[in-house]
Amino acid sequence: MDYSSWVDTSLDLNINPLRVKSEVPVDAERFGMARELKPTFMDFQTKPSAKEETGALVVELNRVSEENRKLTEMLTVMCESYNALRSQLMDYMSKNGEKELLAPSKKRKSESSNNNDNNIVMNGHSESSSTDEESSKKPREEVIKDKISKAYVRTEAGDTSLIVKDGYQWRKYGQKVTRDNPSPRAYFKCSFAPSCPVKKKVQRSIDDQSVLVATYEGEHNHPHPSMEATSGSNRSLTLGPAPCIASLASSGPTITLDLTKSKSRNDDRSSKPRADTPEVRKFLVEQMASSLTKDPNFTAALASAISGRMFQQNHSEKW
DNA sequence: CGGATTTGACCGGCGC
DNA sequence: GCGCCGGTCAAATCCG
Repeated sequence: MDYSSWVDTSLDLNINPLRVKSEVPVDAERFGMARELKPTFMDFQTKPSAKEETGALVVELNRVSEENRKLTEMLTVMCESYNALRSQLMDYMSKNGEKELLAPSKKRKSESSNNNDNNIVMNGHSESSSTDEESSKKPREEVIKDKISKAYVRTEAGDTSLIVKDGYQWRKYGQKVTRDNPSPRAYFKCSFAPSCPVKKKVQRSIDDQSVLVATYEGEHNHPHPSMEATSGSNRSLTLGPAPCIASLASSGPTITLDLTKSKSRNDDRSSKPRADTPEVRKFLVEQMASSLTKDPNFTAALASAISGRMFQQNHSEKW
């Protein structure tokens, strides 16, 4: 499956302007208002350029709104693709689940059988199943019950830590050197344990030492920590959309999409609610984004998809 | 001082 | 039964 079609990592984001937005002094310079704001306090007292300042702010506001619109559209496309893929996965898993139940297995560890299903979606590395060293001792029923997924995370060259930043908090409870891979394997439990049963194993790829392979077992029964802060109050319905934070691999940047509405747009919405308006579209996108962010698998899926793509890219550069 | 991490010991499943 | 191996425990240690 071609993930590049639904996760476009080459987002044409104008990130810097958004970042400096909150820094007032820099902001002033960027808007070309330094001349007006920086001068002596005499100027400051007389407020000579209030109109210019307003104009610059409006221009900036428009620019940010335009970026917002672009991001919204990208998010919409992504959400649609995600939902489509998700339904496909469900179909596939339901079909394969039956097959797996019927097919007797003498494998020491049956984890891999369930793995393959998830591998396809979670990371797009179908070859990962061939390198899957796991051999389960668990009874089959338990394995089927557990949701197992894998994520590939590229780390920096000198980074020797086995830390995969997926947004959740983990507590390390063990480390082992396994037979088939000289790199140690780290064992993590969700810090919400024992209430949250999720476990994670992290080990460097035997093929590429700079790639961490994170194996997740189980599902979180609590909201994503990074979403918790915003999901508590339904701000998205009242004050504006909640920020959509995609925490990527440790090696990658943390992209924060702050879909904050401008005041003018809010005013517009209150005055003219119309079907097919940008506001309505935005609301729909917010709802989709909200449902996505409530899905604990989405962040992991997104991270693995992107890291998988980075992985592929790197390999194609190498060879 | 309390929580997180480290690391050697221990446990249980599997193959021979 | 024994050894191997992956996974987990828990005391020691680290760190903010």
